[in-house]
Amino acid sequence: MQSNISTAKVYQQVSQCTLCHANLPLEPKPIVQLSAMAKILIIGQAPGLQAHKQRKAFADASGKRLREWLGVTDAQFYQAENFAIMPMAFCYPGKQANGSGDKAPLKTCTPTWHQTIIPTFEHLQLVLLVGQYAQKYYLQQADLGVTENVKCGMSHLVLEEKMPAVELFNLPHPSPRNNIWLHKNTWFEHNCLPQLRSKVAQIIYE
DNA sequence: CCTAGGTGCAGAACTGGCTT
DNA sequence: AAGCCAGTTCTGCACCTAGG
Repeated sequence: MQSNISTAKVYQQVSQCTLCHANLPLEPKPIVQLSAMAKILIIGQAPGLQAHKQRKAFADASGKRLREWLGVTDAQFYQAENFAIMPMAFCYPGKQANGSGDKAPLKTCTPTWHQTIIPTFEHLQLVLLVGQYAQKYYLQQADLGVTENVKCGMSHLVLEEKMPAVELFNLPHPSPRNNIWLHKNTWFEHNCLPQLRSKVAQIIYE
């Protein structure tokens, strides 16, 4: 797959992005993990406060659980040749006014950057849509809500017109806040995670 | 041991634009 | 003005971990 712009160049541009400055509670600090060699793309939500502070995607309890779900170590997870991490919003959005969780991801990053970044991946095999915002955006009319999306198991997704379809896995967000959902939907851990782990292992050890 | 901090989902309520 | 629809915002819900 060829593109007009290299992943490294896009990464440099994204790192310097300040488009949402006025709408952010803290300074803009875009957090992504990109490599043209990436085999698995994680489209998450937005960095939490911990990720912002450490300038590292999923550097929090959510990340810990996500790595368990995937069956990978920290080292494997943070190797950009394995996993690209491109959330719906690249900067920490701040807390909701009522304090019950973080604000929804700002809607600037996705239209601004995603379609530039995606064609730079040359070896993409699997995409993980983590959480409702990524699923709403990428599944559009096929979006049935997180629970139903996740139940559908592995399917295929065309991320960009010129690219072949890649395998797709929908996941709920791994945040501890979501324990409510995980307790209600134990089939996810029993039925979906083994499939996911096996697929991930097949890709990163091949 | 106790407390504070961190964290998303689903569904309801609200808002704004469009049609009749 | 009323009704409809789509999109956005608000609210109620549990648990884990780190630090004091």
